[in-house]
Amino acid sequence: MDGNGKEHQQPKQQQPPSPSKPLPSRPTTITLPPRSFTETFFSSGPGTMGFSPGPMTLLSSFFSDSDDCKSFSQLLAGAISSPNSKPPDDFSRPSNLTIAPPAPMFAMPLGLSPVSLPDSPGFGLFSPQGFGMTHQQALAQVTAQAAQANSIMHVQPEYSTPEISSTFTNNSAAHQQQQMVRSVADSGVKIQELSDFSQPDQRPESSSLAVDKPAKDGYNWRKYGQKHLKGSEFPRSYYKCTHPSCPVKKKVERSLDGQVTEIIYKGQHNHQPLQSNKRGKDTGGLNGNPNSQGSSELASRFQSGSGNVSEVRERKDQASSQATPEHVSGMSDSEEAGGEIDEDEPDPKRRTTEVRATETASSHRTVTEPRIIVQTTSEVDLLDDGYRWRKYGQKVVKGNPYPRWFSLLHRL
DNA sequence: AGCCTTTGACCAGCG
DNA sequence: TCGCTGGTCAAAGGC
Repeated sequence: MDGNGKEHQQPKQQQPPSPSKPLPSRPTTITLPPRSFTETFFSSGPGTMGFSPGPMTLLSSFFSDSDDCKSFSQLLAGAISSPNSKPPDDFSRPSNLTIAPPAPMFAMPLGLSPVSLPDSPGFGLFSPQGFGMTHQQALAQVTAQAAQANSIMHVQPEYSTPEISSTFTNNSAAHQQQQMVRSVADSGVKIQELSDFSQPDQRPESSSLAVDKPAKDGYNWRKYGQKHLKGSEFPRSYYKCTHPSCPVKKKVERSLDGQVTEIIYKGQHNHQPLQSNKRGKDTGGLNGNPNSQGSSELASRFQSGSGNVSEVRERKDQASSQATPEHVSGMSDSEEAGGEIDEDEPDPKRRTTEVRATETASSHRTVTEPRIIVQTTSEVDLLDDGYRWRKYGQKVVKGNPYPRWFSLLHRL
């Protein structure tokens, strides 16, 4: 069939990292917990970012079937805008917080918003110029957002159940969030988002709309396989970009009710995204979306190569109740992220971008502590992020050779 | 007619 | 070496 020849060129590319390999530089991972969406956060921003669904919007596949459904961006929005950030509860938190030295991984307080950031060069993350930023710059911006959130929302030491605003479906906000994620991703920061929605009424209505279709991210995808992975209650579908010679693939996991639980993008598009008027059936999710144009932009970014995006993962995890730090990372940090780096990048120092959105697939889950985790490839990454962090916990994550530090951005 | 999905089989990596 | 597992192939059928 199509791409068969290419297919044979791909296998090696996707091989996981060899365990025998020396530990690659640690990828930066940001885990964004699902948080309540603060409307004001996004309504106050420029809102002209042109956010759009794209390769990074795994959400799109998850929610694209219905505009009413939350997108990854939206999840992210909720994740980063909530003042209810809560640190993992499975480790002790020092009563008197101290500024922690850079750590391979840290948790960020929620409440950051791209649109709430000052329109300064430093926040180029959300501007076109931001695409060229370095990983550290991106990281700094992410953290800056957290800081901003803190300054605005006064991060609360005590965490309460997040509330999802009805405006959570605000496209602009969602896109902004998405852009943030994308930008961060492009900069090489590995981002993970964990979204745990506990409110039954906030469940995406995609259940009934669930269609086994790839995300409307500006590209056409063709499903070439499906498999039920061991240990996973949901089947995983494999998609390829239909564009000739385009090596991009993505894996999509959907729950039984059709909700996307995880999307993993691999590779970079070597072509321009489809034009809105040329998109096929898959464009449905973008229809009527004023920001849909952004998908092309995002897609372009995705395929530009500058983003070093070898894998973007968005996940909606039904196991919200298990969203402990260990679960946040899900896999071994060094193992999974490092592998991606190796496979797509000759330079081991090149960071892999991974975006992972996790959300409980059940609408009856109880709230779990959402969090943002930034896993850096090196301590320097955090040292240079330009912000001060207060460590409130540390934990050795199974499978991860590096201790995970949990820090809160020092209030500005 | 062309493209897509489905699905069982096959392949390769890993323990 | 062998079994397990994830990923891919490719024929068949559908839209």
